[in-house]
Amino acid sequence: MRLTLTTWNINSVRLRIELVADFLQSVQPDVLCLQETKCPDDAFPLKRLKQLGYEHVALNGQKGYHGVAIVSKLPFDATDIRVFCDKLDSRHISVAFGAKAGLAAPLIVHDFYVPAGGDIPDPEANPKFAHKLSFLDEMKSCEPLHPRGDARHILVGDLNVAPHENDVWSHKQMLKIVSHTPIECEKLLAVQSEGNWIDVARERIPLSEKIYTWWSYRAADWAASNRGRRLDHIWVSSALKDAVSDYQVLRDARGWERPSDHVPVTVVLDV
DNA sequence: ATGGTGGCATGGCCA
Repeated sequence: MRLTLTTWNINSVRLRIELVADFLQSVQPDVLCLQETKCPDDAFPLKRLKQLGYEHVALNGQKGYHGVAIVSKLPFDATDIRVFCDKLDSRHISVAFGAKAGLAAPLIVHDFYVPAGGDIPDPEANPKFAHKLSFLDEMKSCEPLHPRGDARHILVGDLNVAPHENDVWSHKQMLKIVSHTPIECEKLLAVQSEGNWIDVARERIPLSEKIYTWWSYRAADWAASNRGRRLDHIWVSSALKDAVSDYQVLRDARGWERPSDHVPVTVVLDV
């Protein structure tokens, strides 16, 4: 079975529900993982998604900030929410696909919204940066994020770190900018290696090539200046390494009317 | 070096 999965930081799902609808109609992913929904669960635009054939939705939202959701054509066998750093922020949700989705073996999808970390890259001076670093440390020690053997797991989301030199427009100019400081890059890569995760983007596109998934709203002309960062990630467990058949960053979406500052990132797998 | 834009608890946060 061919499974198409997209991750997208939507920056308000209610404001951009028609962008989501257009995307779903054109790309038709089986599963869409959203971040920054900024929407309480009882206000989530379920009806519009059901009209489009996405009848299964797992929600972890809150008013105004953060919020993650998994929207799916396929039913879930189970859903779970984890709390990090003892904060009630809505930053994680996971679902398990299995028999109900017609799969012989389970497939777990984790959807994350890692804290952005504020502006000052010093955990002493900036509690938001301290929170980000602690969050990454907890992800590293989180047992459910350590798929072993033939376990089939996918971890996606806005991880708010661009870990490699060509994940940002200028490595040198970004070294003291939160999202590309050495400490957080090391911590994100430690999460990755602790769980034996495979970074799908860098499995397919060499480290020498630039990849971005986010462009600031503050640029006068985002496309001309092209000062992007790769903040949105798709990782798969080693059992799924050879299952990946495609990976796409939909850069065009940054140029849509009233866009999110992040674009959809899509993977296709044989499951 | 600074400030630039966008969203929502619409006014001060957060990104």
